[in-house]
Amino acid sequence: MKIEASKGSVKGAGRKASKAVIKAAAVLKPVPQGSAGPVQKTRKRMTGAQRKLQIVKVASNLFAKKGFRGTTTREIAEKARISEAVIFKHFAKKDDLYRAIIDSRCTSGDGEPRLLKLIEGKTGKGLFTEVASFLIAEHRADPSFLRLLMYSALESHGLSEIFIRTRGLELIEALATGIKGFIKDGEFRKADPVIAARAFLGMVIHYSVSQEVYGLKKRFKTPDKDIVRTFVDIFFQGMSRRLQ
Amino acid sequence: MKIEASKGSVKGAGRKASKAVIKAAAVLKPVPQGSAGPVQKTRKRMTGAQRKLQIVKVASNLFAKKGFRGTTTREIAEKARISEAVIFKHFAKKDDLYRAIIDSRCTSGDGEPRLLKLIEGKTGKGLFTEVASFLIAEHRADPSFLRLLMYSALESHGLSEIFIRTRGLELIEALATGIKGFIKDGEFRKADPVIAARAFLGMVIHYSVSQEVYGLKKRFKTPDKDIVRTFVDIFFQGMSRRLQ
DNA sequence: TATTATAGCAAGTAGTCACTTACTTGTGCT
DNA sequence: AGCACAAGTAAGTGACTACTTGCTATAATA
Repeated sequence: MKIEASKGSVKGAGRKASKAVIKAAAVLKPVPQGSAGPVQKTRKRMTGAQRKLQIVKVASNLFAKKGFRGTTTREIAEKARISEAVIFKHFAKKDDLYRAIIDSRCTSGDGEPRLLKLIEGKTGKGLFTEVASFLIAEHRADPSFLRLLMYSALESHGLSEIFIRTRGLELIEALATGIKGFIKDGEFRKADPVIAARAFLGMVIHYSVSQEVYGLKKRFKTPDKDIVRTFVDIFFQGMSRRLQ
Repeated sequence: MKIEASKGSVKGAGRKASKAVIKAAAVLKPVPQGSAGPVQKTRKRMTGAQRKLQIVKVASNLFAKKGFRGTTTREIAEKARISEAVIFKHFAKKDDLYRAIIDSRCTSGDGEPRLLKLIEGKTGKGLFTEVASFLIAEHRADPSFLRLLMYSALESHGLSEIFIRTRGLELIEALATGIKGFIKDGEFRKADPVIAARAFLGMVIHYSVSQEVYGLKKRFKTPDKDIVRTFVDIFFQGMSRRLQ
């Protein structure tokens, strides 16, 4: 509560007051912390690395919600409970912060890399079930990744390419390799494995996007399990060899 | 060419010059059009309705490219070769302009309404081929619709809901109705028609988004016809009844 | 305890944004 | 011609933005 109040006053006076008033205030209160009451006593000081990580995390959420252009450094600072200057101590430009976020999202252990390992040994329907379940569950648990990806593609800072390459193409290729194997084994009929992979991933990812970003989860509440089963059944039978 | 030059000078001097300079210039050239040479002679005056339409069109393209927040009224004015004030004569707020764009995109004859008529009489694979071809061709010819849709969902002005309802849900339902018929006829096996419809549309729409927005058209150049055939084959066989 | 490096902040700056005001210009009508 | 009104604009305005500057507070080390 007290923090809210202090934040409010800073917000209200700090940016709007005239120069004269500000100068006066600065002269009048050179020692504002030792006078009276337990006002903002518990200042938590972080190490540089900790703070940097926290800023990336906070900014990541905001960028996912409102996009790069829609998020202000002011807002990031407020959510992180620091001044804007601290942000610029760690990231010279707002753009650098964005770059750091994309990097961390692409290289972090959670996500497709983990998925790729998960599907390595799988065979038959299990492989596709695994992929679909994983993607849908992950996108549901944290839609911010999807949103960041979409924003970065639309706003085209050139960074979306990294995103696409590390999180999109690799997945397509991995799945295509799997499908190619199925075709060789005679389980699947002949077809372009990459197009087939894109078909399957399209079902799954567009479903996630529709649910989480376009807001269709308000209207459609079918359990994930049923969704996944239907998608996998369609794809698996659709690629099957056992008719013409 | 002459227009470019005049625009450049206006752009350069209008906003950056000091007050004194501007005042002086204004006093010095009260009659800038009748003196010498064919300089900016062809001022095209439009009627209110024409201008309004033009603004919507110009703004629509810009919003699609850079989003609502990423597009400035200044930019719109420049591309439309008018002053910003004219925009605000027609649309009290930037938001109203956005609303007008969404409205025009939702109610305009081109798009899903036309598609719904197109598929009305179709049967069998032809229906799905028609839907997929239409969507992919349209999104390729004008990706701005896709981008507007994505931006509006992400930026959440609340307007995306109209978009989704008129351009998304109607299509799902129409296709689901078709699928339900196929199931009744015994051509398709039993399955939730809405999930099946979403599976098929997911393949197609995610493909378009990947190609046009995520930039995959630089890497994958398979002809649309092959893509459509593969998608339709997978879906049609996948839903077929003729095995278990 | 004194030193020093670093975490942190208040206050500011130049530039940009959506939107306004007060004015000019062109055009159709009588 | 001359009136009246619509189309159009130059030049602002306050609010807000990314980014800076010059300073203070804190904590580990010596």
